[in-house]
Amino acid sequence: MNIKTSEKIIDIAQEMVQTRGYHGFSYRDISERIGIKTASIHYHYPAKSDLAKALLERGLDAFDKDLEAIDAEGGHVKVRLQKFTQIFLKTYGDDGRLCPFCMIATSQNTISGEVQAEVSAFWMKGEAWLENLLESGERTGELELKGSAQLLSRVLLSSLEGAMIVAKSFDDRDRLEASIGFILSLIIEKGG
Amino acid sequence: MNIKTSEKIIDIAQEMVQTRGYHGFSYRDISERIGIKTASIHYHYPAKSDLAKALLERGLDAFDKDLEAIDAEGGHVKVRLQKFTQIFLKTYGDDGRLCPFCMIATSQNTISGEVQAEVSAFWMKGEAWLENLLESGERTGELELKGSAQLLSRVLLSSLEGAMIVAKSFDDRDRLEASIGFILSLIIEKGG
DNA sequence: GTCTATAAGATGATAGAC
DNA sequence: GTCTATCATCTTATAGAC
Repeated sequence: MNIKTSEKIIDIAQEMVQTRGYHGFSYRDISERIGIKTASIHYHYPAKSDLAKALLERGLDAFDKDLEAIDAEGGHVKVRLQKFTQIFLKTYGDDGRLCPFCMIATSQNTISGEVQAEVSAFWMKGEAWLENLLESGERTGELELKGSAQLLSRVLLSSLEGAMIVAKSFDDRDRLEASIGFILSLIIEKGG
Repeated sequence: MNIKTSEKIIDIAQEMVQTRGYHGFSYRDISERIGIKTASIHYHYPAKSDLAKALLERGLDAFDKDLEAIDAEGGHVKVRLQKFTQIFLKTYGDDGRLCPFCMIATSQNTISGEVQAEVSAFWMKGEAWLENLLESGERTGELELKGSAQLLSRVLLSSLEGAMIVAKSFDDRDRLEASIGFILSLIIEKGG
């Protein structure tokens, strides 16, 4: 069974958001990659902002599912934390794709409030999930936090985003992996 | 005495790179803000990539001078570290300006190697300066590092970039200040 | 759902007058 | 150095046929 055109469009658009930024690609770029005309893309997503919103909504759903999967698997808090960071490594992939939410965030001043809301929702979801994990880790004694769970969560999430950007500048996935490992070591005090 | 037009152009362009991204503004936007025609801008910067390069070169010079000033002032390593982070707070300003190098970095796949080189130079300069500071801090006993100076430097610099982006999403300078303070606390183990 | 045709406006850029 | 004029191309978007 074939992938729906509307999904194919989002696939390409997402890749382009991740590698070129919101203003770094056009409907024409997508049409050439996918083999249909720009008018057909407008049928699925009338405005570019609709496309951006759809792409971020799908990304947020995927993020939710990734987090739920980690929760479902259980295991030590340390392991769950590491699995969280692996989401970002997976996003980066082999070709240096940055986080779509981070990319759109850098274009904040040029996008609609509706799209901005998707970006904020991503940060809030990630921070809340981390905060909850960190607090439970401290309660069970698996973790000894070096500061408030809230600050730790915020800094962890944003650090991952920053690490991805710099790693990409050097086209160096190893650097990203090393940075992530080190960020984790700064946060995880006590072994499980 | 008046500011040279070529500088005025860079001023506006830099602000727009910081708030809208490399592809988020045009020569027309600059011309309207500055009160000259686009052709005049092309006289000073024939191609947009020339403008980007000039703007980043100027930014790198300013960064160098900021670092030299910190070195010249001397003082405890902890204080110098804090002054380093204040450079990024200053960049963020009152209106949520992101780091121009970080902004261009997110457009890596769409820009020339010459411009990419300016971005890499910025990371390398910042990381090298931090690494040197951290190592000297450890030697003098002012600091007790939680890991290699290199990893610490890389993570510190990229964390600042990430923190700026997320803070901007929430239009929250206080969040940025709190994050930076916390990042420093994670790195600084022992008081001076 | 996809196409052709088309539109209005933006964009990066150049030639040549002043 | 700045202007007018002009350019080819790109960009987002719509109308209507198939």
